[in-house]
Amino acid sequence: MNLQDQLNHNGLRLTHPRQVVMSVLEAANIPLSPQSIHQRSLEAQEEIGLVSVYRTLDLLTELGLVRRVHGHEECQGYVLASPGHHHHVVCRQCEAAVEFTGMEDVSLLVERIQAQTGFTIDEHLLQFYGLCPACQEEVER
Amino acid sequence: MNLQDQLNHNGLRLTHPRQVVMSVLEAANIPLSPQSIHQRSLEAQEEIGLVSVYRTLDLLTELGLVRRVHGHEECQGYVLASPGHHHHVVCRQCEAAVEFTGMEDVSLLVERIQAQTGFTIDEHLLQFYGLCPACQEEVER
DNA sequence: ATCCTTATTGAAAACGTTTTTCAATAAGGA
DNA sequence: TCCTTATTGAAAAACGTTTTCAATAAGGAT
Ligand SMILES: [Mn+2]
Ligand SMILES: [Mn+2]
Ligand SMILES: [Zn+2]
Ligand SMILES: [Zn+2]
Repeated sequence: MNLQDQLNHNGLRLTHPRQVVMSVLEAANIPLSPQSIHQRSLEAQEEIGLVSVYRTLDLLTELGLVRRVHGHEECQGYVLASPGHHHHVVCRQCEAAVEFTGMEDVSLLVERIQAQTGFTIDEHLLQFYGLCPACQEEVER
Repeated sequence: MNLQDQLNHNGLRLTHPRQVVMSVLEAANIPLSPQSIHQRSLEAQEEIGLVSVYRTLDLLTELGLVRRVHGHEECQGYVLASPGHHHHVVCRQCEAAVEFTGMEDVSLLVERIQAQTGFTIDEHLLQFYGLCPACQEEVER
């Protein structure tokens, strides 16, 4: 099921702004703010409104096609998300954001925290920061 | 070494706004935004400027006395932080934020992601969301 | 206790981001 | 091709944060 169908199925429409936002995110491999998505769309000669970027990001996030990435300061970075449970490693030099799969994940840690605190935990926020392979080489030189 | 000394030691001063922000954070057990810290200080008859709240939060964060908590929407929640490596479990009903210690933590996970992605990881963002013991009981009823 | 230096404050204005509003547009089913 | 209505985008409003700068007060020195 493609985006077209996924939208129409819910009474939604595949519009130009939505296509543009998707393609900007597909072209980038780093988290982009609403502003920079808008800027990149203009640079690509695709004139869409900033308001539509905001609305589209909300929608795509709702649909699980896009995920928000929290930087240290900036918390408005959006990246394309593959379906399923994922997290991101973000390069603190080039900002490259790479997904990694959950697997056994933090489940052991969750068990321990639940026992220690009495909380029931049903969700988590997990991100790693460091240097991507390319930026490591740069530093070595 | 108390706050007074810790500040003076760096040529900084223990001022009224700084004391108020600290005491508001000490009184609350939930993450507070700059705005709500300001509001609570006014309610406590302690008239300080909103600008000072912002500046004080930056300073206290710098000193490691305060930590930022990322909610799903709101990413400007500040809580008092004990020294050392900690994370938070946040109740999604009453917003209570409880610290837990790192311990072996996510080190195994980090190892795996480093191997998988080639990144070198030196930092992480980790938070859990769920229900605190008190709010669990409420739900049961 | 008083003085002096200067770190800090807070009101106001500037600023950047996000949301709301609403008439005009275009997506897509009929 | 037509019709309904989901969606757009310009403009304005709302919002949160930062900058500016003269007035203030913290705290070391005398
Ligand atoms: Mn996970
Ligand atoms: Mn940790
Ligand atoms: Zn990199
Ligand atoms: Zn609770």
